[in-house]
Amino acid sequence: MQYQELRNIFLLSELSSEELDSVKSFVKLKKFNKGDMIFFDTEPYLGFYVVIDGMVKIYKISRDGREHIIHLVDKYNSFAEVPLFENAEKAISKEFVYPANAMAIVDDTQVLQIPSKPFIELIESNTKLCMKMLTGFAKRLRHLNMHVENITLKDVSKRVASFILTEYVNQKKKSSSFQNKNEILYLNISKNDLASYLGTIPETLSRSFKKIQEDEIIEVKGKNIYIKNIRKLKELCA
Amino acid sequence: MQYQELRNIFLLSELSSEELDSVKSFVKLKKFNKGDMIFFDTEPYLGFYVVIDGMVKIYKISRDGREHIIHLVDKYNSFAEVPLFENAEKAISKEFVYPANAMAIVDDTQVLQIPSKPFIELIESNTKLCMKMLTGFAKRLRHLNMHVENITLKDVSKRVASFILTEYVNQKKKSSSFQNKNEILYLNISKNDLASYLGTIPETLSRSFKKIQEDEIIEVKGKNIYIKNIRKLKELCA
DNA sequence: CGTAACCTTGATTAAGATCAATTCTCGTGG
DNA sequence: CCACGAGAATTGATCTTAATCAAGGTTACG
Repeated sequence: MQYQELRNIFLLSELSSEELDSVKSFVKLKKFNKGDMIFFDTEPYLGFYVVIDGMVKIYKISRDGREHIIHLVDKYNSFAEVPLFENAEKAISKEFVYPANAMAIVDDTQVLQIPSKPFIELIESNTKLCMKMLTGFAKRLRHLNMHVENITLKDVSKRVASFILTEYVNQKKKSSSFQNKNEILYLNISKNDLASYLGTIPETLSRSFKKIQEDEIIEVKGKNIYIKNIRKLKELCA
Repeated sequence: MQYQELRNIFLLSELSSEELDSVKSFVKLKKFNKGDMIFFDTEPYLGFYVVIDGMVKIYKISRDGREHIIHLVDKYNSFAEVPLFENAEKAISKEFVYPANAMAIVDDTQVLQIPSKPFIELIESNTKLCMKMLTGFAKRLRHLNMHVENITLKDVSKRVASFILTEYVNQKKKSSSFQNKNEILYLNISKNDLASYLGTIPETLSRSFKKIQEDEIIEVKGKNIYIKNIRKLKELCA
C-alpha cells in the first residue's frame, strides 16, 4: 500500500510519512467479493474500517426479519468508528460488539481494518487527526439529519429524486477531470438495497421510478439512469 | 457561573481550573422564555451552545410550511456544533448560517453561547477536550441511527412506546439518588412537538396514546404519563 | 440452457395524513 | 373568583400513500 493511496483517505490525509509508516504497521488490508460479510452485529468489536475500493452496506435486521440499510460506504470513507469513540476503554478491551452488520456489495471490495488500540494511541497524540475525525463525524451527522428529514417529510418519489440528484452531483464531482458530459448515472447498488436505504420496499421503489420516468425526468435502463431533465429533477426534490 | 456548574457539562468536565477560567472569559450566558428564538436558520453562525437549564428544540420548516423537529436538547447537552467542525475556517469567518432553527420550549431556559474562534483554539491545544467532543458526536450518531431505524421500521405506537420507555429510564437514572419509586413520567414538551419529533402529526399521536392506554400499558393525564405495565411497554417496543 | 436472483406489475389492504369540528386547559383581565 | 379567549389536544370521517400478497418477467451466470 502506497503513501499516496493512504493520503487519499481523508482521515489520514495530513499525517507525516513517519506517522503513515506507523499506521501501515498496524492496519490490515482485506478483500471481499459481492455478498461477503465483513462483520456481523454479534462479533466482538476489533476496530473500524476504511473502504479502499468497492462499496459496503451497513445494515440491521429487525425482529421480524426485515433488513434496514443504515449507511452506504464508498471509496475512502470509513465505517464502524462510532463504538470506538463512545467509549475507547471498552472498545479496546473488546467489551463491545459491532452495532450493525457490514457486507461488501460489489466484487473486489477492499477495506483497511484499523485496530482500536494503536489508533487511539495515535489519535491521542495527534490533534490534527483528531480534528479530521471530528470533521468526518460532523459530515455524517449532517448527512443523517438530512436523511431523517427526507424520510419524515418527503414521499418516496421525492426521496428517489433526491438520491439520484445527490449521486449524480457526486459522480460529476469525482470525474470532473474527464469532463464526461454524459447525463448518465450508474447505480452501483441493487434496487433492493436502494429501496431499503430509502426506507421503502422494492415494489414501491419500482413504481416510483416508473412515475418519474413517465414525467420525462429520467429514463431507467437497468442500472443506468439517464437524466433527461435536470431542472425538473431539482424541482421534484424541493 | 461556578466551576462545578461548568464541570457538569460533559464536554468541559475534565478541564483544569485555568482552562475553565479561559472558557469563562469567552462564553456568554443567555436566558430565554418558552417560545423565544435562540437562532434562526438564516443567521450567520457565531458558535455553538450548551443548555444549562430548560429545554431547546432544533427544527426545520419545510417548503410547504411543515415543521420538523430534528433534535431535543436538555440540560448539559450541546447543540449546533456540527457547522464548527465541518469547516472550522469557514465557521470562524462567519461564512455559514445556522443549519436549523432553535427555540426554547420551557420557561427560564438558560444556554451558554460558545463562540467559534476561542473554542477552536482551545480544542486544538487540548486532546482531552477533542476526545470528549468525539464522544459527544459518537453518541449523537448512535442516537440518530436508532431514530432513523425507529422511523423506518416501527409504526407510530411503537415509536411512542420507545420514546416513553427511553425518557422514563433517563428520568429514573437522573433522580436515582431520591429513589422516587413513582412510575410517572412527566412530559416536558408539548404533544405537538412530540408528534413532530416522532415523525408524525398530533392527531395520529393522540390516537396512538389512546391505543396504548386501552391496552392498560400507560395512563395519560395531561403531561403526566403513568406507567401501568412496564413489561408490556418493553414488549411493545421490540 | 436452466436456474436463481432480481425486478416489475397488478390487486388488495392497512396505516396514517388530511380536513373539519369540538373539547379541554390555562393564563389573563374584569 | 369567574369569564373569556387562545392555544393545545382530542375525536370523527374521509382520502392518500405505501405496504402486503401474489404472480410474472428479466437478467446474469454457471
